[in-house]
Amino acid sequence: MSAAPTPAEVFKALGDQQRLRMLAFIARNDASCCVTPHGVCACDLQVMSGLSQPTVSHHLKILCDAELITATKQGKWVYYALSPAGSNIAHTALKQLSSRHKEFA
Amino acid sequence: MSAAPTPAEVFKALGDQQRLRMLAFIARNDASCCVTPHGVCACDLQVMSGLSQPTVSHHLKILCDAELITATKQGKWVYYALSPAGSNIAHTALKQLSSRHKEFA
DNA sequence: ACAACACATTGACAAACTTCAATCTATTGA
DNA sequence: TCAATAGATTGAAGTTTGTCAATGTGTTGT
Repeated sequence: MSAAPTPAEVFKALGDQQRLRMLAFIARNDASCCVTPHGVCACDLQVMSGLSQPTVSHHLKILCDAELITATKQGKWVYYALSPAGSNIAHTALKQLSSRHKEFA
Repeated sequence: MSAAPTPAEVFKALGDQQRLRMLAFIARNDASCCVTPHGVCACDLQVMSGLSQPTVSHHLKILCDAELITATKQGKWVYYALSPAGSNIAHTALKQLSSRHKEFA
């Protein structure tokens, strides 16, 4: 579970409308209930998305596995924040593509 | 059908190992059978990927719909080449996410 | 006209994905 | 200790995706 994500895995994690909305929300960091300097809690994402709690948890796991976000548990809450790792992989893959060289995966 | 692709659609098109390999091959533009300055033909991608012809055609359609590649028909052949449009959408979406946080990227 | 070729489309099927209800785990507060 | 809360996990239903065999469409060469 802790293996580095492949470019395809990162892009697949980004290839869902709900997860893109969650990422944008986490990036904005303007939650209303549990926001801290450390990130946004899952309950805010549940309210924002209108999805059920298990579905939100599922999407957050996919984003975590793709290393697009990080999860930090503090007491009852888990705070999510953007992680540079995943999007760096995506950026690199796109750059290699447009530069017309290199192996892609 | 021919509407501009959404970021989620572009990322979804990028979220498959076979399609990433095809994109890399098209980007390298070093086909062996039908290569021209205009691009790479589908038969080269079929040999490279080891997939069936209908499957290759299916993946190429997805990449075209995402505007990641262009298709140019010349006689019997259809030449595929990289298109900047799709990857620009992906780049922009990633940049909008990362620009929210200084420590990001 | 006819056969061969390049590619697209259709139909079918298994695997993967999205989603929610029910349940489980861990933490907090009384 | 007990009840409430935040979140993860499991199980199941419905949808989407990846793949190939069969077939269709358009082009080239004989």
